[in-house]
Amino acid sequence: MAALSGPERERLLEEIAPELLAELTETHEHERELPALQGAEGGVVMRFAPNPSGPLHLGHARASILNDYYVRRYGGRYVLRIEDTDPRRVDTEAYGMVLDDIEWLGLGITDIVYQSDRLDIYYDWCKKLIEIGGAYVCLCDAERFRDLKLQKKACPCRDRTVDENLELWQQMLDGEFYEGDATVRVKTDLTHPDPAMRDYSAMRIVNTPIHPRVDATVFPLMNFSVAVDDHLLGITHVIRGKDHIANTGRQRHIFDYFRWKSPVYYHYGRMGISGVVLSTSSMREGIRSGLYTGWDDVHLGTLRAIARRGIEPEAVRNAMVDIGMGETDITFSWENLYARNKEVIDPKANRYFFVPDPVEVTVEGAPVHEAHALLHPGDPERGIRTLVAEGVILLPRADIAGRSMVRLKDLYNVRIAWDGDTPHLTYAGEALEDARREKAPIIQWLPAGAGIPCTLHTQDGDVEGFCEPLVAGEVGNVVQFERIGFARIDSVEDGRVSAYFAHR
RNA sequence: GCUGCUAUAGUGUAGAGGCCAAUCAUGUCGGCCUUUCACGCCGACGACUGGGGUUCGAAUCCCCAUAGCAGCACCA
Repeated sequence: MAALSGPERERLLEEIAPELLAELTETHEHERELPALQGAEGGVVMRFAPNPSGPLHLGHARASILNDYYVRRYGGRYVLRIEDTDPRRVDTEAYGMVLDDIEWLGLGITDIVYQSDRLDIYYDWCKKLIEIGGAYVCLCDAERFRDLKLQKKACPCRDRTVDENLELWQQMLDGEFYEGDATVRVKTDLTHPDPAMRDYSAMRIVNTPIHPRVDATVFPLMNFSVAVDDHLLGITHVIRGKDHIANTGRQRHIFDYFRWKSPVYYHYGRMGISGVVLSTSSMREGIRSGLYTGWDDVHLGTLRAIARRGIEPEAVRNAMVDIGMGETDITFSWENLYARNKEVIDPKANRYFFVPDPVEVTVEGAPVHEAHALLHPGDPERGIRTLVAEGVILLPRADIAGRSMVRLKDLYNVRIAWDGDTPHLTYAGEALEDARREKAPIIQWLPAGAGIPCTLHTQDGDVEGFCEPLVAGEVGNVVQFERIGFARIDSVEDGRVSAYFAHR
């Protein structure tokens, strides 16, 4: 079979199985089906709950896309809940960045809530929890409590009456305590084998810094606000990382105290991402020190950084759905993401020549020749680029090194004689067959003077060269630099193109 | 240390006792197509962590070991 040519194969296939031939011409969409969600048939309410401390990165993409996938599949609502209950971890500019990133990802968000708008709701439920004996105000310092907890011992505060607790709670709200002096704890099982589960905090005081959106000093901790919100917002299913397993256990206590029906939880495994910086604090520090150009620096794992590199949201989505929500720890594969991106980008990207590290040469005996190359080999209707070769051309240094003959794509063949490091080129005819016969590589080129300067930014550094003038009209698009790879044209300034390398 | 989760090819993934000498994708290699080392097509390579047990039969169930990960905050 492999010995047959393409047309021969098609003819053969038509004889034995015509229906397969039709199938062949369809593009293969590998839509992966994720496992069904328990009890989701009637629709779901799910949520994506980022902390506004910086822009979204690939880790957020997994959580948000998996949830989005199921909302699309079953129908329902998708709540964006901004979890800004820790003034220390709130960055004013991040509110906007998170929204931008979500839009870029194309999430089907139906509702947006800010937890900082809901403090009174948490206060209210906290009071109720105290009233039913499910929580108490603890005046111990954190370290003392920790020691007691590890010994499965109650702290003295645990025995206070409901009225005493209510009074102390009111004092917390009235600002009569300072940071660290008082906290509201949920009464759980002190003998629980997992120390993480014992009498955790629900409310605490933060005096500084002041919250950018709300004037308050008492804030809920996530296990309280998340439980209250998940119930109030009617969340049916929660998909999140395994780092939240213990939190799920803690949140169940709240659901049990109030006799609420808890959502169905799924916890996917840890996803290691190598090659980029992900930690918000080191990104911020790097930007401050000038190590990175900004939140979209190509060395970062933010969505805006990979977007700048020409990765499309659809590719990110497909890559994340491929990964799914398995509980196994995995290492994120850039290779697989690039493959997904290529599926999206290849049909769209126009082809152009980019000559990196150019060497200018004169081709002896060459006629003036106008080259016509397709903008896209798979879509001739898109048109052509025209390049006029008048004898002096630019060639990629690395591609002619050591060669005695090359073919300039869509132009003609040249022979190369080497005088030390200096190449002397002579015209060697137009016949493609000659180049084939001599196994001469077909390389990209540019007429000297016609190309425009271009910097190709890669994660390993910048590559200087020249590209076709038409590239200047592709700002914001991903193009393919033939034989080099895909790149997103970022900007054109003073006639100089700035492009970011995506992948081969 | 305590508590818990996980363990299929280089990477990701399917597989919920016989249909599995294990799926799909990606990758690598070879070939075809092609005036790109792109796309497309054909083919090859490549895995059930180890050991016990249950069973007529186990990648699938149980136990032990090993490894990885998570949590044990008045962060999310």
